[in-house]
Amino acid sequence: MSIPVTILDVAERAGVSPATVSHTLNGKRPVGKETREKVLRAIEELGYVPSWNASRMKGGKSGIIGCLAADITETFVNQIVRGIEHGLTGGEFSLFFVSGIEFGNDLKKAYDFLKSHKVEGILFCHHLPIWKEFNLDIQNSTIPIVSVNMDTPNMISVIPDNYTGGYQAAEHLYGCGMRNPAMICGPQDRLSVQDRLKGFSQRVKELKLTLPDDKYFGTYDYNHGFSATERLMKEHPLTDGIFCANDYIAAGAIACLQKAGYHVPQQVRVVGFDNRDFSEFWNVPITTFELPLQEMGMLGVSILKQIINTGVYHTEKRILQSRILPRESSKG
Amino acid sequence: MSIPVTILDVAERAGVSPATVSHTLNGKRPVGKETREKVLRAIEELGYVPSWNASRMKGGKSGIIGCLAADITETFVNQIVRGIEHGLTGGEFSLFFVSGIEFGNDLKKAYDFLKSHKVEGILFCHHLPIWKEFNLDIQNSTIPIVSVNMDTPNMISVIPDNYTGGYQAAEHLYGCGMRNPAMICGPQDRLSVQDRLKGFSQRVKELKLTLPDDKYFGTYDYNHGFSATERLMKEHPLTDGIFCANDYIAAGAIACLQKAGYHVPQQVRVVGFDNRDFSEFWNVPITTFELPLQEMGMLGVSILKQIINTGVYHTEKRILQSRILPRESSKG
DNA sequence: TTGTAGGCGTTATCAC
DNA sequence: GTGATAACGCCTACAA
Repeated sequence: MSIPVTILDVAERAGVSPATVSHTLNGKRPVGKETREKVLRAIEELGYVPSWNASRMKGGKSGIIGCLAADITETFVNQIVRGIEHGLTGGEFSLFFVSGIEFGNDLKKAYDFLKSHKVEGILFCHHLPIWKEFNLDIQNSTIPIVSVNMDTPNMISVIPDNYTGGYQAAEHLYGCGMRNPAMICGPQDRLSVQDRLKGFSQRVKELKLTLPDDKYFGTYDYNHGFSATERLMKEHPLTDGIFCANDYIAAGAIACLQKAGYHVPQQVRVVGFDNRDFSEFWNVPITTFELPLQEMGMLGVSILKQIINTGVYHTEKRILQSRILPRESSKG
Repeated sequence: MSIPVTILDVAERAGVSPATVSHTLNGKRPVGKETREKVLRAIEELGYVPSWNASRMKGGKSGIIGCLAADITETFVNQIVRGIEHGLTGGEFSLFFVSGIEFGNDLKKAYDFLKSHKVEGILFCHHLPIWKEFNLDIQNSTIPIVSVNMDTPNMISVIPDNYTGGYQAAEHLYGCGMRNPAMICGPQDRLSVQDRLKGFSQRVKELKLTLPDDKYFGTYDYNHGFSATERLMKEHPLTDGIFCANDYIAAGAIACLQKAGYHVPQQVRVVGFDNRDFSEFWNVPITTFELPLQEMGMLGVSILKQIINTGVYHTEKRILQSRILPRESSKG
């Protein structure tokens, strides 16, 4: 498509040495005013841009942070990525984003790919424990890794407090008058679901209330919310407060309850999770929890930067609180 | 953090020459079985991964495609990006994803960044004509660029057919009994909005119906839909069919109409656009149009690949049809 | 089947 | 203030 312009071309055109061109660009030593102008003009005219590869051949630093993420169309992923991008502004590092999809979810391959690009750190952004498959590599990885969203053993993790979210949901629903609680969960293999359930159960127990044995596990969507609620209200007709593992489920639950003639929130209170874009405007606005996703991304970057710059690695968990957004679906 | 392992280290450990290591890895010449095993073992033990930078120093090919995108939390962006990722599977190319945010939306800077990484092609994924600022650079860019989603002059563009979407919306609403149409638009500066409006207006005109002069421009959200509808029904009480520029607006419109005592769709029909995740489950399921976002991403990649591999560049527009999803909000 | 040597574009070191 | 030169890690002729 075109012959790449090198520093030699610029040097020749400006009538100077390549070294001078280099120093004009990254100012590591003084350059005469007139020379500098000649060089800059030549660069402009030739459309020269230094080759990143060649630059990185010398020194170690690549100035790149890699991000290995699940499906980018998932809200939790793209929110975190956005936070990462924000954390990156300043130009010290740039982001090499890699989705599992590109590698057929072969994590090892994706990891090696990032390594081959000499990334100085990796942000791991997933919702499933797929790291297990290549656990060994991670443990003695020569590249610092921060796991955002998943609590990953032996790895620095930035995670949302799903447990406390569940706990607060119970507390809130109790305050709104709930005495016969129930929970409709999402996929059983998700840590987020398990933690929300644990927190909810704990507070329910403390309040001397009881929960149905069935936790109504299922997919994270509207249809599951609807059908699970149908079953729940048949099996436990006295239920007057439902904690749903996310807002899609909550939306389905509310629709089902209304169809069955229950008043929400007067007869049955509903709380969701994740604060989806529709939750605020649902026909009964949904009480929910907002996860600090962007903050998590930013924190992940800042931890990684610190490790890279200091060389000090210290396995730790950083837990960020979720925030309850009380709305009509649970009002006393 | 660690001394990088080079091909020399592997060669030494395996007791062979660096060339043999190289050829073991990319199989461009036969390697003895025993030698191969020694080499592979050494690689394994040392955790060696070839340096991408060094590999790409020789030949021109970097094997990287760059993607310059707007805010990744926007559905249209992340759907397209996902399509791109799918189009990339096969391993011929990998994706360097760069968000405008990282560069403070300085497109020129982002472009140079990609260029410095020797990307072989760029996918441009935006919704605003910000390319104008650096139009010149793009026109004689040495790197092939494909614009996905935006119809960009003098550039290969893969775009959704918003015009026909609007046209079909009018057709559909007419078939459902609409005789007094109206449209509630989104942001006036968006091409998508303008095209949807043009298509809708055209069909309305052909049907010998009339549209209010006011097109109710505003933000792409629920609140705008609600308040615009309030105003619309006051100014044009006979309105019996509303085409909303997207589903958020449609949701607000439906809520407003219901609150004001109108029956949807019996008295007023509503059609949205974009098929958001809630549209199917809204209390009146929303008739909408599904954009072929992932397909657009895949097509963008495939065009770019072709250009890169053949060297033949031919400015063209590829227009992909949107698909109507008839639901209750517009039923006759 | 394997080894040796030169070159890719840049920057750091040394000399002027 | 500026120029020559070696070195980075890999690939690929060419030689053996």
